[in-house]
Amino acid sequence: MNYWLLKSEPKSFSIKKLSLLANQKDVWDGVRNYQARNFLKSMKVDDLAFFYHSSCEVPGIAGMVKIIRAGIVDPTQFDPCSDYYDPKSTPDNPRWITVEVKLVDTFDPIVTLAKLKSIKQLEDWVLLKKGNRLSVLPLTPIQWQTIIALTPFKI
DNA sequence: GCCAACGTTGGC
DNA sequence: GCCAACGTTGGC
Repeated sequence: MNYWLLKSEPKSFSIKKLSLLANQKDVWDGVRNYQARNFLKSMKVDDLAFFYHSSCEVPGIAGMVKIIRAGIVDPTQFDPCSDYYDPKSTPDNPRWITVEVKLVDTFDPIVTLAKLKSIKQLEDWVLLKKGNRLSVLPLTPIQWQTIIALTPFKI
């Protein structure tokens, strides 16, 4: 079992929007960064991920999702009308691979970035490193448990 | 809106 | 392969 964090700007896709979709599941499309893509590629079905809201009034972890389908070819790379169209990618050798996620829980209140920064055990986590821009990143089980303890989430 | 930090592009 | 220029990210 691996643990991840997926970033999204709520004005483009929020946990609220995910919760309103049929079966509360969606393909995590649009990632166009190779390091993030490599993390997406290594995700397995049943891995868990935090859903993080960035570039918004109160950035932070808004909930939890589960990986329900792995190794999906991101369909938007072949769509000329999509913001994420990549003319250099071909169906024979697709560049952008992603996963499908399903909502597990919405955190109310969210775990704010400010709160995460205040926690000593998390200081080495990539998310909190200066200049970090990765939109898909891993957590150790310890980091995951540390954050879970701050949420109302119960198994 | 500002700005620092980073990734990508493209000329050489 | 280098590196300057540019575009993007994301917190504040």
